[in-house]
Amino acid sequence: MYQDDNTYPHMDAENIQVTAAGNAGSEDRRQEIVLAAFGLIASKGVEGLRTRDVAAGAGMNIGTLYYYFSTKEKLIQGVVDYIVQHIAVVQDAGSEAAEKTPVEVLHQHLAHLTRMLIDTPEIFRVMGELILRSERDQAIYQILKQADDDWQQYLINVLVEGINQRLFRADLDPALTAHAMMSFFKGAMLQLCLQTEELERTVAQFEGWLLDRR
Amino acid sequence: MYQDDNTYPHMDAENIQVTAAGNAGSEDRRQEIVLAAFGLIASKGVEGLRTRDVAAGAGMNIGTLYYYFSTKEKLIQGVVDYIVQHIAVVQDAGSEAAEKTPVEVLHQHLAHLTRMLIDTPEIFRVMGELILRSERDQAIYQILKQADDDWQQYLINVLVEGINQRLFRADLDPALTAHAMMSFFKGAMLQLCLQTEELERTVAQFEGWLLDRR
Amino acid sequence: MYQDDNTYPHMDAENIQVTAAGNAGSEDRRQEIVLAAFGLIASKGVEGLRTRDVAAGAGMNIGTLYYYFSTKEKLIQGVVDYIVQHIAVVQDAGSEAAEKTPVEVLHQHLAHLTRMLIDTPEIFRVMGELILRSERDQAIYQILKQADDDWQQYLINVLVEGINQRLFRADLDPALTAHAMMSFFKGAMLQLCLQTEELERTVAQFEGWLLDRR
Amino acid sequence: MYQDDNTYPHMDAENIQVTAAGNAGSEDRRQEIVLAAFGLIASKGVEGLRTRDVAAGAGMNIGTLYYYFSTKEKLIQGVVDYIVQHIAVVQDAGSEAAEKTPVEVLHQHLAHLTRMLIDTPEIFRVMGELILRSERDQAIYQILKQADDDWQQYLINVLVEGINQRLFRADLDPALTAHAMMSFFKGAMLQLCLQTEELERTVAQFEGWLLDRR
DNA sequence: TATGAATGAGGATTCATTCAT
DNA sequence: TATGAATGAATCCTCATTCAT
Repeated sequence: MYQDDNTYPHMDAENIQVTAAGNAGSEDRRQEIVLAAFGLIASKGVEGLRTRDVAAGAGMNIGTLYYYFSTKEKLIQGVVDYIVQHIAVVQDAGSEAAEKTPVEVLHQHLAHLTRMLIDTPEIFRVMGELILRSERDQAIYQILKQADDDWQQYLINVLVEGINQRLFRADLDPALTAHAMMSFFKGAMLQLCLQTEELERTVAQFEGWLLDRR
Repeated sequence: MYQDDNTYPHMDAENIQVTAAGNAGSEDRRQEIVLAAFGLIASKGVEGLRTRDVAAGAGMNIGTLYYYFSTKEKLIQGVVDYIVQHIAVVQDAGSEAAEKTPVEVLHQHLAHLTRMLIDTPEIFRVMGELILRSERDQAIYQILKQADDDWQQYLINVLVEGINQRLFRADLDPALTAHAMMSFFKGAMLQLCLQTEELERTVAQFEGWLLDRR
Repeated sequence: MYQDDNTYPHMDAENIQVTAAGNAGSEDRRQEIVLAAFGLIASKGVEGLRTRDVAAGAGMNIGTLYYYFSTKEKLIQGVVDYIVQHIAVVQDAGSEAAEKTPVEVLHQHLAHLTRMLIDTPEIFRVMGELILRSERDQAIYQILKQADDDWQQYLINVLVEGINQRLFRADLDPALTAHAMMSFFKGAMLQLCLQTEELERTVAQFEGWLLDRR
Repeated sequence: MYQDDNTYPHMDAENIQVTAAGNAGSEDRRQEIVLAAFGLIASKGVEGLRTRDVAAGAGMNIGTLYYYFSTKEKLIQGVVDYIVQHIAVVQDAGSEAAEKTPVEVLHQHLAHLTRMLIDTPEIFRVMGELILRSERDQAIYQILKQADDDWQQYLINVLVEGINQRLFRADLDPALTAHAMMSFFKGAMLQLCLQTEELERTVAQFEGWLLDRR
């Protein structure tokens, strides 16, 4: 019996124990494979991804890999899932501290993204590869679209809250601003040579524009 | 004998007209090939690019294609060249009208890019593919980096001029702002679903932030 | 994973029997391929060797061939190995009978070579192809040089022994004589039309020159 | 009108002028091509011979090459012709000095070959390539066979003369000895590492065996 | 004679995927 | 679950040769 087809979707924290009993090892194995695939995409692009290399990277036989992912396509989707969840962590982290002002929340969010962009650019590079690929792969598109919508909604919420609290400019269009920020970050990963300081200051200037200055 | 290297030694500046007659066909042929390749990359990605398809698309034999581009790599570089020149036209066009104010020049530039993004998104999609690829291909990187530097310089010049004329805010950092705009546009092409109006309004809001409002 | 390199790490001296069971088939498969390649070289030359034909000759898929020999080059080296070992058998056979006189040993050796030259000229023809190729292929050169050195040493040993026993002429230079014999046999395979009797008598006359006649 | 098909065979000294008027340049052109081809075979083998490279080496267009040699095959035959004539010079040179003893004539002949083997091993290497190829190419076989027969006859004549003059051993079989010498030299070119001195001394020892020592 | 563009069959190699064990 | 041998379609590229000019 094969194991892909996304039959192991996002396990909620509550029922991990239940399934863990029978499939913890199995799920680990999948993780190893996905991680190996991720690393290869980061260094060689989706174009240079070879199932054999993935298997080797995960320390297993090619046949075994196909036991876990019946198709290369499915494997790539696995990577997409992995990345989406990895970046989605942001929002969760932000929601913990509810007592912060929207300005602080947004700043922290942008700072976090900036840090990732600098510290682990692979994630964004792989993300870029996958976004491009999503144009020709419905399954990937679905996942990314959902993540994108979630992100946008998160930004809009913060912005609206900030505007209501008169912290952000009153004439700010939340949707468009969210849109601008998302584009900016997606574009930042396509920047040919990314310099830490430049990026941070650009973001800072950007944040400045948003503030209500009267 | 072969025709890659992107160099046409026979064409000295002085006798372009003379030899152009003889090489015009040759150059046309290369163009046809590049266009066919461009179209295929747009629809299937660099990953899905097949030399045979390119040859077929250009209505020629596979051997003939290799007569013009000795390598798939070289062909892709040809596409990069094509795109870069295609987008670079913008600056030239802008420089014609010297009597416009920097605000108008910038607006026109951004409007032009916006239009392209909406009308011919393929160009940007292919651009995205190639930027990603440039990470692993020095030759492509060189070309794109040059184009990028040129673009940035152009933006900085316009911004500095505008600041000096007190049209843009005095606290604007030209380099960072140029950087922000470039990232924004690169990111816009990675936007999963791009809506015309949304894009235009986002750009407009962006332009608004730059103005000196006293 | 792949099987070239001519190394079989799993086969330690101690557990050859054990693993041999598992790898015997694998080794057989390689043999089949090498034999098919040998046959093709014999009839069409290295120049006319096509991996597809080899695969077909070995009754397997082209992909399978590449599973065993990751490169045409490696395959050719496999053929070199095969031939070298095949001819090297001579010396071993000779060492069995220690009670023979050097004259007899040498005679038997030369007779053996003569027989092979007549009965299985393909081996020598292929050998010739490979020697010529060794000029441009280090890997092949290494193998052939080793075999050549071994052969020369063997001849020298026999000659020295024979001289000491006063069976061969005292003024014989062992190294040069070995050299002469080796060149003669290599040249014999390049002879345009080789006649059995002529060859045998030439060898006989040659042997006569070596004897101590007082 | 094409020019191959061996329609320009060995022009005798006498009628060179006649044909030279109309075709000297043409013949030169063919020579250049053949020389270029020879050089390429020497360095890359017949296997590595590419008509394009030959044309480039001869400083001409590929189309032009095909004007002179309508086929790669024909071109190779041209090289065979060239080599055969080049080595055949030996005999002519020997026939000039008729007053020498057969021993001296043979010595000179062998010395000449030895020198060539050392000074211009390419010639022999190419010869080897071509001999091997002759197995599968009737046209080449014909040419080489003729040259070989001529060479053998020359050697036999010298040997017979020497035996009659009691300079060579009476029990020498001229045909077999000629055979031995020819094989030796052909084999010498297949020697993996040829050392000048070793070769000369081997030949000297060989010559010694032939002498009548009473 | 000379040029160089065009042809297309063919060749080495790759790689996702399957299957028997 | 795990292994590794097997498959074969697909891919990039080569090269002898032709042909219009």
